This record gives sequence, structure tokens and C-alpha cells, in this order.
Amino acid sequence: MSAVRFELMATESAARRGRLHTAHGLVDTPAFMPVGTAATVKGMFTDTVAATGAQMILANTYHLMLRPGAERIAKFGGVRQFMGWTGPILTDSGGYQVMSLAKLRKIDGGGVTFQSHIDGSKHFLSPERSIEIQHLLDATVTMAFDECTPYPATKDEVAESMQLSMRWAERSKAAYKVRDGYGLFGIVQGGIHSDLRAESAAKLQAIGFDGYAIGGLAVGEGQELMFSTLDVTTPHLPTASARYLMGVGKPMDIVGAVLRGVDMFDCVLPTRSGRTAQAFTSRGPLNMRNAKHADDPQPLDEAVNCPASRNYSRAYLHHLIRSDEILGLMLLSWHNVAYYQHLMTQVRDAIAAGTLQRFVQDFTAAQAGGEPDDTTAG
RNA sequence: GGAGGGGUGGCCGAGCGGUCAAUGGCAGCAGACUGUAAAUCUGCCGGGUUCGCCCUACGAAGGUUCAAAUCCUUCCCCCUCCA
Repeated sequence: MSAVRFELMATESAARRGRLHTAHGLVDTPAFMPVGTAATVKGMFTDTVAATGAQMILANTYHLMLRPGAERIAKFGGVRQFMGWTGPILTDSGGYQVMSLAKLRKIDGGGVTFQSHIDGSKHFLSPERSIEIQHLLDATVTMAFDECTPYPATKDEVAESMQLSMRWAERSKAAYKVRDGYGLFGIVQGGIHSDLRAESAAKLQAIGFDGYAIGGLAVGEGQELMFSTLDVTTPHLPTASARYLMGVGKPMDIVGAVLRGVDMFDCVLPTRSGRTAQAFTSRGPLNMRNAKHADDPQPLDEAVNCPASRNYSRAYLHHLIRSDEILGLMLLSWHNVAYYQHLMTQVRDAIAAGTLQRFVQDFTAAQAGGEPDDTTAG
């Protein structure tokens, strides 16, 4: 029996070009995984998500256990079959919801009692139940059950939260059933404190995981602190395993994290922003609701090989968004996911060619420069 | 011709003597969004400002009052019912 395997193909400084081999296919890294919380990458068809080049997507334990229920999805052979996604899938453990639904929760030694945001009913999640649900969902990569430590917090609070996550990590590992080409990832916590991050990384490696995620970042600390935390975290992770920065981020966040040795990312931004009128482009973000796009015949981004990016004028997209037409949010979501995949392809190619430093310089300049006639973008 | 109801900021629509530059909603102008309780949320939205205020404003014109979008008179316009 062999778990998901990470193949390191090339490096440039700390950045890594690799591949994750799974039971359900390959994932080229650095990779961006679109988020499909409720077994849907919101606003997109499953095959359209695949057509953007995304090789792996996320689904969520907490949301799917509440609706439609993990056991129901298991009857369909897992989330992949349920939603028609043929590639590998990664499920978040519900750990993020432990934080984001804080008002509706109670943590004790065993796990977390939640109140459903849907109907107020009480539910229980523990490392054992979270792993069991992820098995029922047939997740290619299962995430350890953790607590995403909020920011800001005192160092004592961060340490306590991290230790809780480490105990839960051990229980997650014990509950996990090893299967060929599947994997279990541990999650490093410790806030912005280098000693806590190092301690967490060491504890996880002592337990032994198939990949290592970095959690508890992009929760309000700012890009500079996030980067400096990565600087003191990735060196403590094994080079032979994939590293996954959870919940990140904006294009510049991702590029900066790749430079610091991260291989995998997920973020709701491309789809959420797509629904709230923001389009990410090679030249920085655009708010498609803004009046300045009303007469603009150019497409969102010719550089991105995607119909949503090339075949519709900004004027038309602006009109759809203004009119609350569903197609507007679908096209922007589609374009954003395609843009993120385009970015990751460029990053991978650059690492392979040893030109990442140069790419990052150009990319940073282009993002900051904005549109030629648009100094307010970004 | 008679009886009644009404005209409020780009639109709809509250207010019915002072706490009203005037509730709401829409439209408009921007901003935010990072392991998704989000097709969501926030700010601005008459003009000027030395940010203290000052102008112009609730169909029009007059009037009552310390004070009027709010009361009275006349006029203009709209709607309903009766002839």
C-alpha cells in the first residue's frame, strides 16, 4: 500500500516544481485548487472547472455532513461521483468552521459541538467523526481535524490552540484508513510565532503524514506577517512531501508563498470575487461593477486561454453584473478560476526553466501597474 | 358641473407645526472579500465649506406663526366617484 506520492521535479531557490501522484490522477505543483465547499465550485459546471486546467478541487466536511449528509453521498460512491469530478479531491476537515462559526460552537476535549447554520440543530464533530466523514466522502486527500487559530490572539492562546490541534492530529491519524493513492495531511498551526510553528511541524512529523499543510494564515495578520511566518515554517517541513498553504490567497500571496516553498493552495477568492464583481487579471484586479467598464470593448484578459476571459467584452460583463444576471457571476467565476490556473502554469513553467525570479519581478510590476488607462485598479 | 383624494430630493414612497437637508427602498458612485452561514457586506449619495456652519429645497404664489414639507388662501396639475 502506498499513499499519495509527491515527486519533486525541479527547484529554484526555495520554490518547487513537482507532482502529486494520487489514486485519481496527477496534480502538477505548485497547484491551485478551486474550492467546492458544498460539492460545487459555486457558479461553475464541473466540466468547466476541469477545462480551466484545475486538477484537484476541495469539498467541505462540515457543509456536506449537514447537507445532504455524508452517508447519503457515500451511497453515490463519494463526492467525486456525486458531483461528476473525475480527478482527485481534497476535503477540509471542518476545522475552519470551528473558527468561522465560533458563535455557534462549543469545544471540549472530545471535539466540537456545532449548531447548524442551516436550521440550528446540534451536531458533533471530532477528529474521529471528521475522518470518518471524509472517508464516506471518498476524499483523495483527507485533512486532519484542527482548529484554525484566530488572529489576533495572545501567544498563550495560540500555543494552547496549536497543542489542541496536535492532539487532534494524532487522533486523526489513528482514525485514518490507509488506502492506495489516498493520503492524510497534517496541519501546522502556531500563529505567527516561529517557535510554535517549528514545534507544531516537528510534532506532525513525529506522527507522520502524507503531506503537510500550513493553517491559520491569511486570517487578518497581513501579507508581510504571513510571508515571514512561511519563512520560518517551510524549512521545518520535509522536502519529500507536498506542502499546502490553506485558504490562500490573492495572486501575489500565492506567488510569494511559492517563493517560500509552498506547493498547493486553495482559496474561495476566485469564485467569491467572481460573484461580487471582482475580476483578477494579468494587470491586477478589476471591479467590473465600476462605471468605467461600461463602454470598454476589450475582453478581461487575452492572455488567459478561456472563453470567459477572451470572448466577452468588459462592457457586456459590466452590463450582466449590473443587471444581476446569473451569467455575469458565472462568467467572472469562470474567468477567475481560469486566471488562477493560468498563473499557476506560468509559475510552474518558470520554476522548471529556472526563471521564477524574473517572472515574479515582471508579475509584480504588471499587477502594480494596472491598466494603462486605469490607475485606480488594485 | 358636483364630491373626494393627491402633488416630497433621479424614481417609488414615509413624514403631517419645531428634534427635517427630510425614514425606507430602488437607481447611481466607490470600497471590501483569503481552508465559503457571502449572487454578500460597508460607505457615499442637493450645492458650498476655513467642517463651526452657510445657501437652495417638499407643485407655484401669498399668508398665519418665534418656527411651516406639515396650518390657511388663491392658482396650476394629476387621480377616483357622481352628473
